[in-house]
Amino acid sequence: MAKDFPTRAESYAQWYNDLVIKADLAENSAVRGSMVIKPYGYAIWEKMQAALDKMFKDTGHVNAYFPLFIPKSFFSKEASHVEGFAKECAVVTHYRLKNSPDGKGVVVDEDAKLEEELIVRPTSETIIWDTYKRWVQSYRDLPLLINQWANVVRWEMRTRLFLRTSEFLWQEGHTAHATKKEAVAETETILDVYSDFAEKWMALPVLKGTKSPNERFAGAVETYCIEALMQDGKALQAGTSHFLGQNFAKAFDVKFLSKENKLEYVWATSWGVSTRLIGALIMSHSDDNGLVLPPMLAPIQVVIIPIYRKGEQLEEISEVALKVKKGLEAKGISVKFDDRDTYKPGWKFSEYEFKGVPVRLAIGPRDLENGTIEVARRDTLEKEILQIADIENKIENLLIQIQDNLYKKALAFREDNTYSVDTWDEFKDVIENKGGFVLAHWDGTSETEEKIKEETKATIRTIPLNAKNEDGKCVYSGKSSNRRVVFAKAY
RNA sequence: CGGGGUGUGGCGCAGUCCGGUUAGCGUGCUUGACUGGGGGUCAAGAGGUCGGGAGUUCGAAUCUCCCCACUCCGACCA
Repeated sequence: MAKDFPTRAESYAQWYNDLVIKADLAENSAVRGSMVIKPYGYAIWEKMQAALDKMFKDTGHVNAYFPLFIPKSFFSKEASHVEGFAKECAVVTHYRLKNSPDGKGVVVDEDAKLEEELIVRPTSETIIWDTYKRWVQSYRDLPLLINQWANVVRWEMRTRLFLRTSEFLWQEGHTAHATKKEAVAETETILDVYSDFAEKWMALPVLKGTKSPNERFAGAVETYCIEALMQDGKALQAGTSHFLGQNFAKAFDVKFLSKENKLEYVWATSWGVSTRLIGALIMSHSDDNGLVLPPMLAPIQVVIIPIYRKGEQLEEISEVALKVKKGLEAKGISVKFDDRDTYKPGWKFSEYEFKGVPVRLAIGPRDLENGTIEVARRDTLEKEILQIADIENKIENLLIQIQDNLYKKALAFREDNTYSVDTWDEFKDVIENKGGFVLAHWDGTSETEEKIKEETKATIRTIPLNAKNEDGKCVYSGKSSNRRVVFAKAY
């Protein structure tokens, strides 16, 4: 058990925060709401990036980079878009500092005021569509399937490490198509990429669906999302894919001549996932002993710790350890042999356990005598002594088992915490006392959704794509409904 | 923006109400010895503009006034 570390039951919020800091993933910076992502946390992000980037490229996308700054006037071109983001924009008004007249530090040079203010991008639709206008004239120029890896800034009132920071890292895809059908198909393709990534790599089961109009992205015609359930019973939006219709094409005047020689507006999509995924990863698998990482995203998959008393012992152990390391690396497994003499074995055990390394191997004098190795898995905390022969294959299989086990555990948790309710009393009871996903009928109106939010803080997380048609009555208004939607309190 | 709270060695805190020797404690750090199969023990050390400014006083971390920063709860959000 880790020292000075709260359990999830004591305080989930504090558990999360302490975990991020003590596992050395990130810390708050000098700027309110902005975090420093530390090497270990960034290594997780790099693994996510690599996997996603390959998936995007395999589905025909290419990367590009657009500017950080966006002229203020661009924002007002799409009415609902500006409304959605105006309240959280960082604005650049000047381009120069000068020495303070009182000799203390520097001040903004009022003579260096910009003609037009620049917005630090909260998302890049506007600057990208302003660019696409020049790139698209003919149906032959379409589709444009472009992604960018970037940072964005949203001046949030309340921030939490990884889950909501003023600046965050993400990828944003922006595509342009000749037909509505093709754009909708693109939106759905990406939704599948996101859910595959969440389930296969993050071991995180997600619901796929659409958002209600209230929760829709500012400027979108339809927002698709993947929605996950965290261990405290709250929902987390893990990724979104938007069908933008012709809204941005019209706002930025992006037209093309079709095969039929007709001038038409382009159809658009945009989609993104962010460093918030790291928050989702932490909250779905970790326990009261610290971080638990799925092997496929763990920067270190296997750590080897030598146990020894004297220098010569370490040499003998190292010989065996390095052989195991090499064998594992030949299978593409990332291994760290921690032979630092400056820390004790017990200290190292705790350290790697807290940092969520999936498998720990220990080799000591006893093992040398017996031809064994101690294998400990992080997900179940089980330890066993195995013969060292063929250890590489055993570990390879173990990593697959751990990945699988984490997914199954998370899925079982979600199933145990998904409730189907038919009355308002039941609804309130579950939301307030149990948490989790609540499947309930809804009359389809924004008014009802808002009333429910006011009274319970629960919102519609998604209208699942696979929902069965089922006649029923809205849990709040009693009006008729033909399928259930997913309610929950959300991050 | 509304309402609380906190600023004291790297980190976490006590001391402040009721002013008074050399500002403590835990942890971390350095050195050494013993240790080593789950965060070891002992010893010796280093490390402080008590958030900033002004005032009251023989004397201020402590009292008064002003300022600053951070943080928590609410509205907003990937």
